[in-house]
Amino acid sequence: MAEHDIDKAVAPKRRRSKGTSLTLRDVARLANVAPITASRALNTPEAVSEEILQRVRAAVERTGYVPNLLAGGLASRRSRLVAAVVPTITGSVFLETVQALTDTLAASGYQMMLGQAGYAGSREDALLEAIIARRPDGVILTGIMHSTLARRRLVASGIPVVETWDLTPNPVDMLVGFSHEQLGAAVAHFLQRRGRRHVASITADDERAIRRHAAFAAAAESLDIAGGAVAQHVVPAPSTVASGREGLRVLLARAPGIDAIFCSSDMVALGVLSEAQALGIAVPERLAIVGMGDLALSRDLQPPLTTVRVDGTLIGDTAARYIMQRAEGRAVEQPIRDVGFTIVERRTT
Amino acid sequence: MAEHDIDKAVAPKRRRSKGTSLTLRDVARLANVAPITASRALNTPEAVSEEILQRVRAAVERTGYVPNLLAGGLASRRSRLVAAVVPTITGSVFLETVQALTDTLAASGYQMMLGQAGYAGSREDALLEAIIARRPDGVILTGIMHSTLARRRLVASGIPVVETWDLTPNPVDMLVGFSHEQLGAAVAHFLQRRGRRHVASITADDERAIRRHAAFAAAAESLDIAGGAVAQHVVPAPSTVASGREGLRVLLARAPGIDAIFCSSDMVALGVLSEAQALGIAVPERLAIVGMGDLALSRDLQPPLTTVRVDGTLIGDTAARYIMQRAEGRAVEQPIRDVGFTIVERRTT
DNA sequence: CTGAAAGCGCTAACAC
DNA sequence: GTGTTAGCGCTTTCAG
Repeated sequence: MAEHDIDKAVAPKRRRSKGTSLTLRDVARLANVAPITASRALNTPEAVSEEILQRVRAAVERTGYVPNLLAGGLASRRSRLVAAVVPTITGSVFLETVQALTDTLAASGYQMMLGQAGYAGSREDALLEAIIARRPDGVILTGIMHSTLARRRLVASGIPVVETWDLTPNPVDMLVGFSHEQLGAAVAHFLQRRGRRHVASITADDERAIRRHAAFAAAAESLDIAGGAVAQHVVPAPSTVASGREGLRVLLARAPGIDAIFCSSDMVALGVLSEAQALGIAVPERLAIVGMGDLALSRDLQPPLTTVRVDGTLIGDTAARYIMQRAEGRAVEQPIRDVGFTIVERRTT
Repeated sequence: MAEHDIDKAVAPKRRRSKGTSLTLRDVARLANVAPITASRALNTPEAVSEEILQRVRAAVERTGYVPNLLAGGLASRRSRLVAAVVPTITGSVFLETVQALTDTLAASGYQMMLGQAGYAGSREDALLEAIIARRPDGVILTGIMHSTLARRRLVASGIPVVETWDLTPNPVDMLVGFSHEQLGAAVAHFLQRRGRRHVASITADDERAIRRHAAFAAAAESLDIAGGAVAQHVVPAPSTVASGREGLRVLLARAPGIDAIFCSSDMVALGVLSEAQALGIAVPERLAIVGMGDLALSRDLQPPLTTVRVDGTLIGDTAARYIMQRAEGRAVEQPIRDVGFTIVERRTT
């Protein structure tokens, strides 16, 4: 070792070609301090004398220095990066959550990476590998991560994880969500109280929606408001207005007597509503409609839609906070949290 | 130097505390090759013998090794990270673009960071600093980046930039968009051809929307289909169905004779449509409505909405490709690209 | 409160 | 083809 280094002292040093970027060293030199002191001035200003703080800040100002967080992350083992996984971006009910996530994280100096897993779950493994490769300080999953390999890897990586929009008996790590089963049952009871006696459902082909509808159907049947068995129609995810329209027609053909439909999303519900109007079916007199998600426009269209509201902002906010607490070594008080849901009654019931 | 190193050879070596993560070295050791060879096997498999490739892959398999891209990015000066900036996520017309971006990038091993600049532009500077700190291989801007400081920094950073959804005479770097002026004028001509003689507009308070409407108004006035000056109503961004409803009432009060309204988004147009139906105004007979954005539901509601479609997927796709080409040192053939727009005529005109 | 040294985990550059 | 060496730009550790 020593020999080699003597060698080095003699041979001319090689430099990496591109090396012209502005670094902490340049700033430190300008401020007449050691690099580490400049680093402290930027990261823990309270640990540095007022005078040095001024000098470093001036140097940063003068040079337009922007720290390299790749390097910082590598050295500190904290990337200040958080990955969020959604099934798909467009038409997603998770948008509000993603927005809250981004905002809350940004406010504390974290950045969000967004990945799409796809509804089929085909890209989950590859996506997760790409995520882990960045060494994020946390991963937030909206919806289910099906792949067991992916789940195992996540656990093995030791990265804090928050699963959201669901409650499962065995979460990977932390959890902020609500019970889709309770939700489905609550809608059945709600419709029963409103005097409906022949309920049906239209559901997107996605795991959580299906669980909501199973619970809805079970409750409806035990309340005897299903006319025997609940008529159910499955449409492909992601759900659209068009599938709602189609769904109403299918359901009506199969069970003309239905007087209420629970839809797995507001989009579907809007389709049902629109088709009902086109067909001259009075809403809510002859047919009640309940959506899910409480989109902004659901309140503003005619008639305003009764729907189930989930506080996506609260979920995102909480998830972000959980991750940051973990990243900063603090304990998370209530790592499994049920945020519940609300049935927002408007004029379609 | 040599002295110091002799010193070091005597003193016991300090190790960083946490150091238990699985690294390329471990994989290399297992495969009985040098770290750089393992690196090559993973990154440029064609540069390595078949036998070594097998051994390295086996070692990766056995250990579950996931490369650390923070380290890789730092060493290679290529982060394989691309930042996308949107004004806001929820209710954004850019979602389709973001989706395409994510997909196209992921397919080539890039990841997307998403940032929200806010419509007010208040967070732009901070956001941009956070972005540059990650040393992304590219930045994609949807909508305008107002802050000149931010723009200057972006240029200074040397990071490839694609601005989208607009055409400006002096882009920061690359550009994929369309002319809002042409669009506004095209809608005026379209309405004129459809026999409208007294057009008005409702526009969100956002820079591009305002430019569309200015062009619309100018064209309408010169075509003499404005009843003098175009009645115009401004609503706050982001636009909602509620502002559309309100807009129609305001406009009707101010100019009862109007027979067509150009809205700055489909959401607003939907609100106008809904309010018109509530008011008993026949659409399109007495009032024509044109939206902008072609949301999925615009086609499926009753009556289907006439709107202006922009291919957000094409924009996202193209932008992603441009960035990757630059990152890989290839030239971009047509770095300023107009993707145009289409007026989709449906039943509200 | 400030600094010197030693890496974080990887790859570019240069040998052989 | 494969290996050696020297960093990438930062922060941790240890020492004053």
